[in-house]
Amino acid sequence: MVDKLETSTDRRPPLTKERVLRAAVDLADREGIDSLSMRRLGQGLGVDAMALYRHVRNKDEILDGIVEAIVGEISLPDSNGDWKAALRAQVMVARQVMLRHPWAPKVIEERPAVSPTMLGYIESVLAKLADGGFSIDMAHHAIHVLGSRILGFNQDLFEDSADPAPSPEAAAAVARALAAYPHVTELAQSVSHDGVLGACDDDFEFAFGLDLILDGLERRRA
Amino acid sequence: MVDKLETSTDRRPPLTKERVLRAAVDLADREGIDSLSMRRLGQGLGVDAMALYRHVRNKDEILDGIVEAIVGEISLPDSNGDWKAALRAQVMVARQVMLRHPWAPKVIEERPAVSPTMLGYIESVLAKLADGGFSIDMAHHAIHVLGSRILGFNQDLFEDSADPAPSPEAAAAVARALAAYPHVTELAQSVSHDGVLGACDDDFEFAFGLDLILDGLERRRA
DNA sequence: CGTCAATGTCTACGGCGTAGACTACGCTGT
DNA sequence: ACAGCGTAGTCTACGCCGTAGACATTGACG
Repeated sequence: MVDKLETSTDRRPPLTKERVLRAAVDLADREGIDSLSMRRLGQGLGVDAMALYRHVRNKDEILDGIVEAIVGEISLPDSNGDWKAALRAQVMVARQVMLRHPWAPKVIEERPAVSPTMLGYIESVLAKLADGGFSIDMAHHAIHVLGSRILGFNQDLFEDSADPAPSPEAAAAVARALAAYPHVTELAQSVSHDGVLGACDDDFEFAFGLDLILDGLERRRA
Repeated sequence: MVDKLETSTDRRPPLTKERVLRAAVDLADREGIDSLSMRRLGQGLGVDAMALYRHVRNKDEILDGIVEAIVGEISLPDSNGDWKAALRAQVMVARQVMLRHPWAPKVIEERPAVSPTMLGYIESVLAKLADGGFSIDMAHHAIHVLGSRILGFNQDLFEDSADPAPSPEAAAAVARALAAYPHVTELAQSVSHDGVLGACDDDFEFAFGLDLILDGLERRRA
């Protein structure tokens, strides 16, 4: 019977908050944030859903925890002299992390908890701005202007959607609807011309926007 | 018995998609978007939850519908000559609408449906950019850079939270935690000095960011 | 060996979106 | 006038969700 107990219980390590959070991040990465329920998460750990509550106060603590975890993934390279290049590089590092965890923006937005790790990240950004000679007030404004871009994502108004195969009739309907909006039509055509149909280069757009903002900040630094 | 029927049934108009959507907007305005459930909504209309499904395919259609409704609230003033002033004014009009419906950003972000009304709004923005001499490509970039700011909201990384009365111990804990982050500390102190403690002037920050971006776009127009 | 704290299980509650059957009503064609 | 039908609303039920609370198991320590 000892054997039986070992196979059924001792086989898995005894479940920590860390293990729970790691499993939560994995689950969200693999199946999307909406699949992250207490029951599914427990199941993935070979455990009853309620067992999780021994290690975590409630689901919100899990959400805060996984945000904390991935913000912690952002490495903080020590900056060279150029504040703008340093800040740009920092944001790009963050962006790589966020691209690995597509659910992060949504969770971060709806759970604006300031964790130590997040404070550390903000600190590194503010340090770079201070390095560049920005006053506190200007740095404050910079944080606002950059918004969530500081963490490597901008909330585009339209997702790239990636409709795999829009039916001909749907396309026709869209075309008919677009007739009333000449500029929108022109833009849509222009976008579909270069690159894959309907998709725009997110990396380019992100960098474009980031540089525009950084330039604007530099100009207002005075 | 005819009287009885009248009082129980005929007293309320017969429920339209429009009435449903109007009630949904009201409910979300009054009690928050999380309170907008089919049961609560039906209740507010004096009707069973399932009755709503006669007028609406599913809840997503309600969400799309209320977004459509409030985007429709944004008036499109005809622009004078100055593209920048016109675009700025347009965005500010949108902002007023969004401030009336604080739930809108969240819903818009998670349901990126392009409704006719939304197309109309984008069209008006693109028209102003075209007026200003922007090429299609630059206008495209502009849409991306502005992101949701085009509709009058920027997603700030930290909500103003408005903790009504932070306990002394909590404040002390925060202060202790902040010790490791000098720049963050300095910024926090600077912010709490002017204006109410911990709150920053959202209107100012929004305008600051918008103008910065518009200036940057103008400079890159060439 | 007995006790205790820790860890996981089980059951249950109220809420959610919604499928599907049923009811009550007014309109229409004969 | 009356049968038939479409339309609007109700009712019940299903499978999810987060989580409260009682219970079972276990390993450590006196």
